[in-house]
Amino acid sequence: MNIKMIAEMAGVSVSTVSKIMNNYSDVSEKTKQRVLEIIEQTGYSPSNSAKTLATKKSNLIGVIFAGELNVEFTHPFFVEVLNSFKKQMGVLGYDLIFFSNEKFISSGDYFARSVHFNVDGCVIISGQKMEPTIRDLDMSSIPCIGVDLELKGKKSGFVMSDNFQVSSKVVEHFYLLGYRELGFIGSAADSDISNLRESGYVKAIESFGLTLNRQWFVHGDDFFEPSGYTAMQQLIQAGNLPKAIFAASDLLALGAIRALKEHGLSVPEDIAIIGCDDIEACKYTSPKLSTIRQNKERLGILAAHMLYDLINNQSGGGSFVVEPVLIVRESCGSQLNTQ
Amino acid sequence: MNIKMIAEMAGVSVSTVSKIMNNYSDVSEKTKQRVLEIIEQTGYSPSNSAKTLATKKSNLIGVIFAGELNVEFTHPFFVEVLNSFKKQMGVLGYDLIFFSNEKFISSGDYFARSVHFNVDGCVIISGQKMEPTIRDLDMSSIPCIGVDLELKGKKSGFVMSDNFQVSSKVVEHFYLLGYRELGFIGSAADSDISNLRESGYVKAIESFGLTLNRQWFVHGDDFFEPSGYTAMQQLIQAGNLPKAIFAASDLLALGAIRALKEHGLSVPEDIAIIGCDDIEACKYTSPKLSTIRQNKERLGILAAHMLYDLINNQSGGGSFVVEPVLIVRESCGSQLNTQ
DNA sequence: CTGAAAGCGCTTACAG
DNA sequence: CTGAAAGCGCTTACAG
Repeated sequence: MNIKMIAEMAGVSVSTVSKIMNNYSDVSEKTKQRVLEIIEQTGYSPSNSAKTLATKKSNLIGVIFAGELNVEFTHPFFVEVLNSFKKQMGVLGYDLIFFSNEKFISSGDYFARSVHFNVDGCVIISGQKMEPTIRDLDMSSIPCIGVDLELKGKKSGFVMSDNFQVSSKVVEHFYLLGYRELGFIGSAADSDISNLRESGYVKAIESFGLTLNRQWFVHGDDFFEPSGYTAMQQLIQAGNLPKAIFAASDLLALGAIRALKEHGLSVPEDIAIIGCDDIEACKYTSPKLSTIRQNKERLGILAAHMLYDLINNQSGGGSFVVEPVLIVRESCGSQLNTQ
Repeated sequence: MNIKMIAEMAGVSVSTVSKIMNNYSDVSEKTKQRVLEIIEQTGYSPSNSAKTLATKKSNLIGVIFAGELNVEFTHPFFVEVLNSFKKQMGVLGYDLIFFSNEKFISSGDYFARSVHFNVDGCVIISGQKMEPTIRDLDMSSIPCIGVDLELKGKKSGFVMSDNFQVSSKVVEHFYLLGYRELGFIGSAADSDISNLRESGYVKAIESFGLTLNRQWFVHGDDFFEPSGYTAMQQLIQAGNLPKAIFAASDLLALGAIRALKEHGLSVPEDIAIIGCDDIEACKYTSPKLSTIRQNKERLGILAAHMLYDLINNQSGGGSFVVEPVLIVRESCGSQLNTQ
C-alpha cells in the first residue's frame, strides 16, 4: 500500500494525496473527503523513510545515555527523566530511537549515527563517565539537549538540577535539627556529579559558619550499596564519628546504614543520614530514608520543550535549572528533634 | 555528504561504493581500499532512510509495551528485559525504536506504526491490560516476539517465565519449612499475570495434598504497596490468619508486611511471606524479602535471538519457557526453621 | 571488475 | 484547485 495506490483508488494524482496528507489548504473539500475516506479504509500509513528522504526531517529523536554501556534502562534517574521526556515528545509529534547497533562503523560515534538516522534532534543524559565523542554531536548542527550535562554547542541547550541547592538544602536541614558535625560519603573521585555535590556541601557548611572536618569525608568506588558500606566502615574504624552524614546517592546511604547497624549504632539516634536520588527503596527501608529528589518529571518535560524549540528554530539554546526537593522521612531524625 | 560525493572523490561509480559498503566480493582490493579510506576520512555514514527505501529493510526493531501508556520505563520488569534485549539486538546489528508520537493517525495502531517505520520486527512486552490492537500486529507478516505474552501469528513467537513453576516453587518451599496454612495476595481480577500465579498456586497446594482455604486468598486493585496493605488488613480483620503468604508482587508483599507490623505481628515469626519479581528494594527492607525472580536477562536474550531468526526466516516462531528462581532472604523464615 | 540506469515512496516547486 | 515531473540517497539487476 503506497501513495500511488491511494491516488489511483481516489482517481486523483499522487501530488493531491500528498497535499491532503500534509494539510495543504489548496485542495477542494470534496476530493479531500473522498481521499481521506480511502486512507481511513485502507489504513494507509505513509512510509517514513520515503518521507524522510524527501524532506530531511524524520520526526525521530535520538536518545543517548552518555556513560557506561547497557546500564541505561536500569538507571533510576535516566529512566524517570526518559519517561516524562518520551511522553512530552510524543505529544509534540516525535518518536524515539535508541542507538544500540554494535555493527556500526564506530560504535561510539553518536554524530555519525545521528546523521545516519536523520534524527531531528538528540537528548543526551549524563551518566557516570562521559564519552568524549559526545562533544562532536554537541558541536554539530544537530539540535541537542543535555540532561544534567552542560552542552555548549550553537544548537544545544541543557537542563539540570541545581546541584548547589541539593547540598545546601541538606546542610540547612541538618543545621536546623541541631547537627553541627557533618560528614559526607561520595562516589569515586572522577564522578562529576559526586564532586558537584561535595563541593556544594562544603560551600554550604562554610556559609553556615560550621567547621569543616575533612576526616568525615569519605568516598566509595561508585554509587552502589557496597561502596557506602565500605566507606562507613572506614569512618567507624577511624573512631571519631560525625553526627550527621549526607550521602551522594541513596544506595551509598543504605550501605552506610547497614555498616552502622552492624556496629550496634542506630540511625538516626546515633547518626543522622540523608541520601540522594529518592529511589523506590527509600520508602521501604528501616529507617525510611530521607533524601533529596530531583524533579525528574520536570527535567524531562523541559528537555522536550527546549529540544522542540531548538528544532524549530524558536530559540538559541540556553539552559534551565530546576530546584531539587528535600524529602523528609526517618533517617534524618526530624521526629527525634521535634518531639 | 552522500554516496555520490564519495564516488566522485574516489573516482569510481556510485554502484561501486555501494558494493563496497555492503561487502560485495566482486570489487578489486585496490579500489576497495581507496574507497574505504575516503569513507574513513570523511566519516561518511549512509542515509538510513534511503537505504530502507531501497531495500525494505530498516534494521530497526519496534519496541512495544502492551499496557498502560507511559509507565513502561518505570516498570521494573520491562526495563530489565529491555536492557538485555537491547544489548543482544545491538550485537545482531539492530537499533530500537519506541513509538510515542501521539499525533499519529490512530495512536494505538501498532501495525500502522510498524509499516510506517518499516521496522524489521517488533518485541511486545506484556503489561497490565493488553490493548486489542496488538492482535493486528501479531497476525500481520511482521515478525513479532512477545515477552510474557502468548503470540499466535505465523511470524510470531514468544518467551515467558514458567508461571506454574513460579507458584509451585513457593509452595514447595513453604511446605519444606513446615507451613501448611497458605494464603495468597493477588492483584485485580482482570490481571492475567496475577491470575496465572494464583491458579498455579492453587494447583500446587492441591498437588502437595494441602487444604486449600479460599478465605486466605485476597486481592488488591493493582500490584502496588497500598493494595498489599489493604489486602492484609482485610485478612487481619477477618481474624483467622494463615502461616505463610505468597504475594503476586514484591510491592504487595511489602504492603502486607507493613500492615502486619502495625498490628504487632512480625514477619517471619508470626507469618512468613514471599513476594514476586525481585525488585531492588527487597534487599534493603527489614526483614529482607524472599521472592521469586524471573530470569529477565535470559528472557531478553532469547527474545532477541528468536526475533532475529524470525526476521531471517530461520525459524517459524515457537516459544521458549524460562525457569524462575526462588531467592531466599529473610521474610520466608528459612533461618527460623533451620536453626 | 566497473558503471549506467531504473526504482524504492514520498514532497515540492511549477505549469495549467 | 489539480497534476506531471524532478529529486531525495540509496540498491540492484544488467551490460560491458
